[in-house]
Amino acid sequence: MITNCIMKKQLRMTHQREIILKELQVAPFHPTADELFARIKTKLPRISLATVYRNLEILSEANLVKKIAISGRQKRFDWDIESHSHVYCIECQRVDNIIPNPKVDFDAISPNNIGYKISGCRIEYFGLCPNCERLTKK
Amino acid sequence: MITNCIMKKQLRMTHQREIILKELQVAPFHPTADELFARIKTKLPRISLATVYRNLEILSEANLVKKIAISGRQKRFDWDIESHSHVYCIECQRVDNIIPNPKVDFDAISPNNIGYKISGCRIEYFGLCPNCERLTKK
DNA sequence: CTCCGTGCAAACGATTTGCACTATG
DNA sequence: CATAGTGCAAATCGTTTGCACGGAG
Repeated sequence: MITNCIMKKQLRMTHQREIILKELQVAPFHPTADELFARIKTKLPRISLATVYRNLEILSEANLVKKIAISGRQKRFDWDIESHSHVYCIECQRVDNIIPNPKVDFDAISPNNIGYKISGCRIEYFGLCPNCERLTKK
Repeated sequence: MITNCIMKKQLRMTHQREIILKELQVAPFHPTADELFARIKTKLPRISLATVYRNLEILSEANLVKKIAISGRQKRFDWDIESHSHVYCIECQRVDNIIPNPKVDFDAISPNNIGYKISGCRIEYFGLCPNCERLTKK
């Protein structure tokens, strides 16, 4: 982690990497690595899932995409690296953005942060997405 | 998930379950299942990791403990089921509470929740815990 | 005496890694 | 032409499950 910052490797723009970036931008609901893989495979049939994982990791380290740690077993990825919050469907696991980012009073927290040097904050809403709400009503 | 609610099983207070609950209360930093397992094993050497996992799951369904979905690969557990927020150390992964729970303006969000029926919200701060900050300074 | 809970080992799903090969800069 | 990136398969990590036995109510 620290060594990564010190001796940074040279990044190359491979065909695979380019497609991964592009596909992440058009994919809905902040895809997981394997959802993205499935989409990409239709365009690049010989790509491997490991390549998708490796690139998402590398790209998020290079700050070109954002890894979002949200409820549910799989990690999800976001091409929008600006700060914003997410809504998570507890039924189908899809993830959407919530705009604007609600205001949180950081100052009100600092006296209680028990010595942590806080570098950021993540807000996650959860509930039922429109689709799943409709289904549960039936 | 739904069936669980309809036909609820009768819970029994076994020795293992009791120790798991007790140990969760005294364990620092919101332990993962295997951290808890390691602690419990010193008192109950024949306990199995599966039992710890099973009980944490059952107890969180019964609302006696809380499963916390936070950054990092492993789930963490909290004996305090009241609503509060967490700070997560990006270096050593330990998790602490932040009190009080910062106020978030829910109403400001509702017009932008794109049709979700929001049932809750989770706030996660991240940064360096006192220990790790000290180490990185050296 | 019923049936919930246990320990064990094996299965599982998500992710990572070692390797020999490919292709970018 | 050096070396970052690839595809493949195997390994790993966290978690769950099937099964036969044990123990709480």
